[in-house]
Amino acid sequence: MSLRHAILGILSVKPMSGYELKKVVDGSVGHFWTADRSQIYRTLSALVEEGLASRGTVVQEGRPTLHPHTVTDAGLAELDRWLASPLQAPPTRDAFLARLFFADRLPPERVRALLDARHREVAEELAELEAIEFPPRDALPEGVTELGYALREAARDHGLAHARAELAWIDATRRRLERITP
Amino acid sequence: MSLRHAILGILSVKPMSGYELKKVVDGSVGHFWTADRSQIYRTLSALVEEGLASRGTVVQEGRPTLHPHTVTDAGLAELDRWLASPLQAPPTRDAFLARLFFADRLPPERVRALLDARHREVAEELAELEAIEFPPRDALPEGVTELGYALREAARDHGLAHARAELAWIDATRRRLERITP
DNA sequence: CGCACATATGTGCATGGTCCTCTATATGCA
DNA sequence: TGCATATAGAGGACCATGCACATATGTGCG
Repeated sequence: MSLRHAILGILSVKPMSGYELKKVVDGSVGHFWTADRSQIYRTLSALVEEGLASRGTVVQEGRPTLHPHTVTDAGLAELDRWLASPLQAPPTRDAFLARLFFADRLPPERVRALLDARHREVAEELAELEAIEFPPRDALPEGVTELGYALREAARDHGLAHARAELAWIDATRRRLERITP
Repeated sequence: MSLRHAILGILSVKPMSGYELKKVVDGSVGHFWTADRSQIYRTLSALVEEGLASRGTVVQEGRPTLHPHTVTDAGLAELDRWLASPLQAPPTRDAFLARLFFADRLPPERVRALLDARHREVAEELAELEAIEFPPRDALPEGVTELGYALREAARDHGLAHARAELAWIDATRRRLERITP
């Protein structure tokens, strides 16, 4: 859906090949977005076809040819249009909650096991987020504005806040279950 | 992905037609799951073909024929298998965060507008969740166990907790932005 | 020497999903 | 009278995604 725009956003910072894009997506924005390799290549092709990006060629010795992609002016315009467009929130889908909702078919200890597994997962996620180091504010990497820096911090904090809320909810739910099936 | 299982779960409580299912999905589990009408019908057909549900026929006067679907024993087995299976969390995708991450291209007041819009949305969602009334614990509807009741409350609390965390994060982010672009 | 892994780009296929449209009838509203 | 909405189901087009696989080459390890 908006993988197009996520890619436009990343490319607007710096031209990249599909291969490099994949690594950036996995690393930098991995907390709130993912993309399959083949999907990235397909999306890049589509962007080029639509005139939103242009494809370069860098022949390398000893390794495969690189195809760095650059956002065109039309691409930047589309990116800005998207940034300003009304955000229609996609319907939330939580497979874990769906499971839990119907989990009264399971014996209570299995329900607790579901919560425990979830707790472990989220705790791991939280630890990863907490491990993210930001460079000191007074030494911003080139091309990064103060606003951009703040937004990237905010994105990480979003993950932190929700991970902590999730852990707290799991604890409360555990206590709730203990009360009815000790 | 697990619309199959969500439907099995709902049908396990009470046989239903596709039409009725759609309403239940939109209402009761609407906070964490959605489904397109045609997709529901297709999924029901698939379930019947796989022997996980059976299709009945109720001819009505003056309105279209009903096709209530009932979960078979195989369907219940599949449901239990799914409930107990390891939950591989699908990658999180948050279009709003993606937008915000690249929003340093926008003038600061537009960024604030994004946060404001989001705040309104989440506040509305929160109000809807808060409006949900549960029947008193001592008068459970038939077929609902105490565990089931607690899990449904927990599902709502999940929505509440995250909506509140989101609002708090938005406030913090607003303050963060005010500090750098007063 | 063989094997795994990294670099780099793709194709093909199946799945799951949304959106739009069609078919019928009944009720209610202006 | 006409229009919207509710009831009930279904087909077609299209899209994004994910998995498996293909292609070539280089490096490091045991």
